[in-house]
Amino acid sequence: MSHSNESLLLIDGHSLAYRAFHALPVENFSTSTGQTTNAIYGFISMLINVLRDEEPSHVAVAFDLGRQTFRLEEYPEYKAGRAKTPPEFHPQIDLIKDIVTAMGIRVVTKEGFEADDALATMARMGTEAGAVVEVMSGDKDSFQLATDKVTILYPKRGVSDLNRMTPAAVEEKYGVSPANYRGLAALVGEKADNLPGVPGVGDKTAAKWLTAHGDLPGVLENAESIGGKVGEKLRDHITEVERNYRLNRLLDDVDLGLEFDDLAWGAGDPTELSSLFDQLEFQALGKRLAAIFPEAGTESEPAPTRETSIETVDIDALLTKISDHDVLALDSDATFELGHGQARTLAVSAEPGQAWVVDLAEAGQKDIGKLGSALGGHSLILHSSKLQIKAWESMGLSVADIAGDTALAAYLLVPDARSYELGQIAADRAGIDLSEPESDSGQLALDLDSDAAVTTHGQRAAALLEVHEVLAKAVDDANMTQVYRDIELPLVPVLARMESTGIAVDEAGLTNLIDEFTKQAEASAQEAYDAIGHEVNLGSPKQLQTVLFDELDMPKTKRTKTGYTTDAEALAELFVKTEHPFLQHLLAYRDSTKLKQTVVGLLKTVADDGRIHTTYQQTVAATGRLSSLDPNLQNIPVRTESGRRIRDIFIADPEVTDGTLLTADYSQIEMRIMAHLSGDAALIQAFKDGEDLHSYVGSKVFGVGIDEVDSEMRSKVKAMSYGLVYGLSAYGLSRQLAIGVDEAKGLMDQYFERFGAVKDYLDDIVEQARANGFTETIMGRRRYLPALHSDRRQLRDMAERAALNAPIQGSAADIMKIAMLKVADRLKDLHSPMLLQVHDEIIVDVRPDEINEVKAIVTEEMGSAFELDVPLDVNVGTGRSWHAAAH
DNA sequence: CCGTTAGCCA
DNA sequence: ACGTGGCTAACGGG
Ligand SMILES: Nc1ccn([C@H]2C[C@H](O)[C@@H](COP(=O)(O)OP(=O)(O)OP(=O)(O)O)O2)c(=O)n1
Ligand SMILES: [Mg+2]
Ligand SMILES: [Mn+2]
Repeated sequence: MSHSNESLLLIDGHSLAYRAFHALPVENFSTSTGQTTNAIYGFISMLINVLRDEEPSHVAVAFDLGRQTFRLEEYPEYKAGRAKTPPEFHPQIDLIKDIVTAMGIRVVTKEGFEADDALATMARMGTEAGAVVEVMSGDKDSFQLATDKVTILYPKRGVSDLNRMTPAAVEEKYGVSPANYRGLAALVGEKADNLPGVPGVGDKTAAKWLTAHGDLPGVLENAESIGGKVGEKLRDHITEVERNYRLNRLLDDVDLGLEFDDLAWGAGDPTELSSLFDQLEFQALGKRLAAIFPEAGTESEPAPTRETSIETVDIDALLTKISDHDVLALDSDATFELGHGQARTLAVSAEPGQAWVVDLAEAGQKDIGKLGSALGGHSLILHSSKLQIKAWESMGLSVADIAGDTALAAYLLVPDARSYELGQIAADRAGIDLSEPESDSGQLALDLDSDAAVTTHGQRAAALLEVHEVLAKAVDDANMTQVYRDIELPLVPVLARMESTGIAVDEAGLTNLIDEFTKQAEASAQEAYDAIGHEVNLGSPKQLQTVLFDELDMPKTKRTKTGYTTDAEALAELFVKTEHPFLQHLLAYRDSTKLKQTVVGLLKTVADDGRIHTTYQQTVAATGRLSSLDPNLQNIPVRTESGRRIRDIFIADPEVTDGTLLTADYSQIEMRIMAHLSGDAALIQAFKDGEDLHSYVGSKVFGVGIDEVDSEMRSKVKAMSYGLVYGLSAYGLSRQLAIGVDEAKGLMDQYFERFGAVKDYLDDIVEQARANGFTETIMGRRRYLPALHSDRRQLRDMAERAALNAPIQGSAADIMKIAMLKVADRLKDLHSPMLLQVHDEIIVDVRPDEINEVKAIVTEEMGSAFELDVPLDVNVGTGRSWHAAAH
């Protein structure tokens, strides 16, 4: 095999990216999501230029891997004393590797060696294969590699101009041959590597000695004969020089596990490359690249609106048509309210731009059943799949598995977006226009109009495959495929089942509570009126301000946008100052009306099966938590006695004799995650010893024994602890605990002193987030925080606090979701359905004969959902009601 | 109808 | 301006 016309370009990725990083201002290079791109831009720009100019047949980019090199082992101070690499740098290296790979260029790394050693090895391989070799490196040590076959391309300043260092050029610049360059560097020393040489010896002197004595060993042998002060210095520093000489030799025999032919410049992955450039918002660079790399388009052009083929068919025909397709996209006019779902127009697409539509309302149950079985053999792509499958289930169409959900995928990519409507996603991500056609009357066509429904859902289904492909690719690029496929998608049917099951309530109990709370509210209102001598709308903060600050002349409270606050905290403070009875009655009125409103709200949502069916939102909370609405069952009162009476009306299925509710709540969940992520030794040990941190901190704060911390105190301390780790200020703490700012400051200092690594970890999260543009949970779920780079202080501070919280709250959400999947799986063949999730708690309706088994399942599966450096502990209780179970 | 205020939960 | 993440209800200006 002959390689006579071949040329090999070898690049030191690390040193050049590092130069680019310092040459280009960070502030000018960041994307809208906050990803810093200066090193990427500078490096890729330089790479494109050199590829254009040199037109190599073979290319490789080498990166350092790991810190431990043989050099560091010999000399622990190697490269010590360097300014710490800014956190914005390393994440860019990973992206550079991705781009380089997508350009068809081999990325080479080798554990324990520096990029330079890999370059030296490949240069030797290239020479032996008969190729012309060029080595681009920002490290002068590479000069030793120059031969008549190997040229070093050394960037002058910044990253734009390259010096071509041939043997002659090295000779001219340093007065020594490339072979002697090592000796020269050893004598002079290399500050960047923390390798001091002989003091007072520069390039000139070193070159003179090397020329006189042939090479460095020659110089050292003849050290005695060198006169003057410098000669003396040389003799004093022989050990250092010898060490430098050993360390600056580049190894050309590293086992890289590749051959010369593996370095051939390949076709790469133009689609991936475009997507990376889009992601990094490199436009001009994309065009420059296109000149030498024609396949890589610069923009993902919106697809031209093409005709969609929509065909109305009956179920039999549909079954025939879908039979030879694996993947199907479906959409329908699904609705679900108060425990009842409906879907009439169902569209099925097997190829982009095409859909068949069936009318489920006209189909017989038998056909629908056949369709359900048939769909079980396909991978199904949906949008907002939970709503869809619930509605279909109501129509007798059962779907057990979801292979893709465009809303969920879009959520993972941008978890704090305002909405994930298919029309918006399709337009943004795939350039597909799904805007509704207007009817004659000029109004948007309604789904009732069945022709319009056919078109609408036909088009949506026809777009789904394409939209999903783009989203799934982006999810994969962000390393979130596991979160997507192993957590979010399988969770959909689990949540759907929980919602459809609902939780039983004691309706009579609810009505009684309303009566009671209404009477209390009326009494308090009357007393409040009596205290000021007239009636006023106690629910109107505006009218209250008139009473408090104009009529009663009370001191002004904290400002709000529209006036002065009348919140409970402010009213309590005013009461301390004025002791005016109106305030007490107003506070009591607020309490009673709030409780009453809560119960009224719940009663309104009781379905005709006597149960409440909440809806879990899987794409709302930016951290990865679920939320619950219509009604929200994640904020049922618990902190006051009256509140717990509301919890008491959530009961086990009354149709099951002696049924029991079981609640399982993770113990101190986010504190455990904090211990794990921060690695704080004291915190980890505390959890391993089974300590209760909230009680421990409570005992310190209230100055009592751990066992004397009652549940009310513990609950206060819980709020304080989480407040502190998530960015509560001394001022905020002083208000929360109604103490002085100084006292609050003292508590804060004590807290963070006790858990030292926590503070460091929190600082680190923010720094990492600033560099990466996002935070990450233990499962790799991301939250992008571009506001970390905002020049508006308030926005920036808010983003910093969100960055503190997101990895921890989000990791807790990951763990709970995994636990739910495992619990649901093991409850599958039992008769004890999971009903609710309250962030770190699940509620199960247990059939009496299954109680021990369910307890064991929940404890095991929640406890083993994810292995942290601390144990996961779960508090489990049972009882006739939610309240009783939690006791 | 929507922004604001208040208050409930994790 | 000074824990984060949610949802609901009432008020009142438009
Ligand atoms: N004021 C609060 C209360 C809770 N949480 C978060 C952190 C908690 O870990 C999680 C679950 O709330 P819990 O009330 O269950 O609190 P813990 O799990 O920490 O404590 P416990 O052992 O009482 O369950 O919600 C929070 O951020 N701020
Ligand atoms: Mg809890
Ligand atoms: Mn808990």
